[in-house]
Amino acid sequence: MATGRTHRPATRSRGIPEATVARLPLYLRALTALSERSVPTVSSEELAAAAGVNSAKLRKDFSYLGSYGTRGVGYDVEYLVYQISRELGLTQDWPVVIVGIGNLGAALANYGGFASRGFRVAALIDADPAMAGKPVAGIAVQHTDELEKIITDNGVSIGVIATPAGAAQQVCDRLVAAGVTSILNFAPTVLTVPDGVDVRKVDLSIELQILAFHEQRKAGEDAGHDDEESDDARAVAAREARRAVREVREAAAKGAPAADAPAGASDRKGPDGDVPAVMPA
Amino acid sequence: MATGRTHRPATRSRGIPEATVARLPLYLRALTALSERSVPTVSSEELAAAAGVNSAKLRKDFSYLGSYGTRGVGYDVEYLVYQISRELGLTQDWPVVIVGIGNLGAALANYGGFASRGFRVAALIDADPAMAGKPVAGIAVQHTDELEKIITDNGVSIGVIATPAGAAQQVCDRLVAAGVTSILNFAPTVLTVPDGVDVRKVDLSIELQILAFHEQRKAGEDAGHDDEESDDARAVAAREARRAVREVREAAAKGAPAADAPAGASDRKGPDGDVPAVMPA
DNA sequence: ATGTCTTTGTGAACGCGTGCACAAAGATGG
DNA sequence: CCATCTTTGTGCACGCGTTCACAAAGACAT
Ligand SMILES: NC(=O)c1ccc[n+]([C@@H]2O[C@H](COP(=O)([O-])OP(=O)(O)OC[C@H]3O[C@@H](n4cnc5c(N)ncnc54)[C@H](O)[C@@H]3O)[C@@H](O)[C@H]2O)c1
Ligand SMILES: NC(=O)c1ccc[n+]([C@@H]2O[C@H](COP(=O)([O-])OP(=O)(O)OC[C@H]3O[C@@H](n4cnc5c(N)ncnc54)[C@H](O)[C@@H]3O)[C@@H](O)[C@H]2O)c1
Repeated sequence: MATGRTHRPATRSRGIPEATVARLPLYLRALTALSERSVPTVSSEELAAAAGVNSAKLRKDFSYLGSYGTRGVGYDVEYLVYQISRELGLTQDWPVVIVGIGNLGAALANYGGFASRGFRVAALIDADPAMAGKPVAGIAVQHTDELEKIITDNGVSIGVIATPAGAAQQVCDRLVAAGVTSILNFAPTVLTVPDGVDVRKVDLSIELQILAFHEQRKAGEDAGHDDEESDDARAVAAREARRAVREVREAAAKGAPAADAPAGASDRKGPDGDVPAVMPA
Repeated sequence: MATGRTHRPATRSRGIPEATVARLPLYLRALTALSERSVPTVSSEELAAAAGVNSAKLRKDFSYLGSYGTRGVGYDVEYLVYQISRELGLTQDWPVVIVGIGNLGAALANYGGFASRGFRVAALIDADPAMAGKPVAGIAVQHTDELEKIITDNGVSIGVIATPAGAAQQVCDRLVAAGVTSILNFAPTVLTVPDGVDVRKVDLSIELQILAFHEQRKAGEDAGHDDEESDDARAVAAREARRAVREVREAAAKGAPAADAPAGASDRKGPDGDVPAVMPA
């Protein structure tokens, strides 16, 4: 290269921040819903509300796409759906294999949302000989012996691991050796993979533990240990949260069986992005 | 309040960064494994390797806990297990309800890792009258009508939503109104909750789409559109990734059925937390 | 055409998270 | 008791992500 200089504003270089990529599916979902209701255009404010994010963030995200809105009007829904789909690589078909067809693997296989976005379950693989041939979600389960052949024949590049933790690394190694370069791991293990292979993990246990941490803070500090009550931002925030929680609890106790929920406007607590689920962040 | 000023350095207030909290379960898992092998102490370097994180990061994380290691030796495994468990609130029992006992809900109910860490499935709830009374994972499914009573009677503060997307917000509202203040949502919807309620989401579809994005970049840019090939950091990183992927693919093609994986030392690609894999520097 | 009004696109500031690098702490051996 | 060696705890710098705030762009009315 070398030609490049900093004075190139890089108006449209192909550099999309990871945080933005993680939000694109969220926008896409909201846009798809609008599209189904035949809404022609949407403002950043509206769409941001639907996706549960800040509108400035959304606009900046779209600016990375080079996506063009129309000032004074908003974004064209159909156009955005297409742009985001293309950017995410959803205009092509992605064959996926699921390895480990137990409770979870079977549920995943049955999951409809799979096919809805260009992902196709190419094969279900399990090590249990008794499973071989048995149909799950309309697909016959194949034995692990066939793994390499399946990957190669179908050009599979995305694999889902739903085996017990003990088998995960071994399965991962075989998948990678066979040509898989993206793995979604449901087993509670840290997978080691070579460079160039992406791993994302979904760990129910971790999610619950994170919730428990916050739960403990909300409930615990309320009455618990009274020593060391320094005043710092965090403590203040915690106190505020406690108050909010107490309000919720009181409202709950008061009756109001279903929803008198102030779902309307005011306070939306961001189920948003940060530290999403999987990651961590 | 009010007394607080900015000039308070807040040396050791109870302020644990969210990113750290998200990693604690990871450390805990690695430590538990060590504990089962009766390993007495572990260095930050070893533990970091086991958890798939940077050792400096790990040490800093532990420093927030006020956790004390011993210089020249490392950390006491048992002590750390206890400290982290306590910090995460795992020393107490957390009753959890699962709402929506379909494919996924049933799999979650059957999941053993649930109980292993202080989480107890207090009830399974479904709106389908046909499900009522049917045992799943040894627990009789209860009808949604009982939701409020179940929450109240069992003091449930954590709820798992595994219903179809359309019902999620409504179920969420009822859970919150009944007193639940932490929700783990598997339905592909943005939930709106009042302040003080935590929501975490697990969305398979989003994970796959993120993988597809990187997959497209790896495979696509290789041959695809040749116009506009500017030189910027991102492009360089992508190119590097492509090379790595090609190597993997070639190795795969060459045979090597299982693992000749260089799992050894060198390149562990962070399955870690944030933005796991590609992470273009 | 011109003015007004809405909404985008982004410059800039800020805060958080990460990782380097090193001084201090303590164990261990002589 | 001192020297050496290991490993922690953290100060610091850097980069990413978020958010504010506003100028510019364009629609729309007059
Ligand atoms: N069930 C859940 O809700 C849930 C939630 C979170 C995480 N997980 C994790 O997901 C994984 C699967 O959970 P599950 O409840 O479905 O377990 P399961 O025991 O029901 O299913 C595991 C399946 O993997 C198969 N298997 C074992 N070794 C294999 C191998 N080497 N190659 C291919 N297949 C192999 C088994 O034959 C079995 O069918 C576990 O690691 C679990 O910790 C499950
Ligand atoms: N199955 C998966 O692997 C998977 C993966 C990712 C996300 N999801 C999501 O998880 C959710 C459940 O998926 P599934 O495959 O188990 O669907 P499912 O249709 O098999 O199960 C849904 C269950 O929820 C019950 N239900 C419906 N409305 C209810 C209400 N108002 N209150 C209580 N229960 C109610 C239904 O009776 C049914 O038993 C869906 O939103 C799906 O998009 C599933």
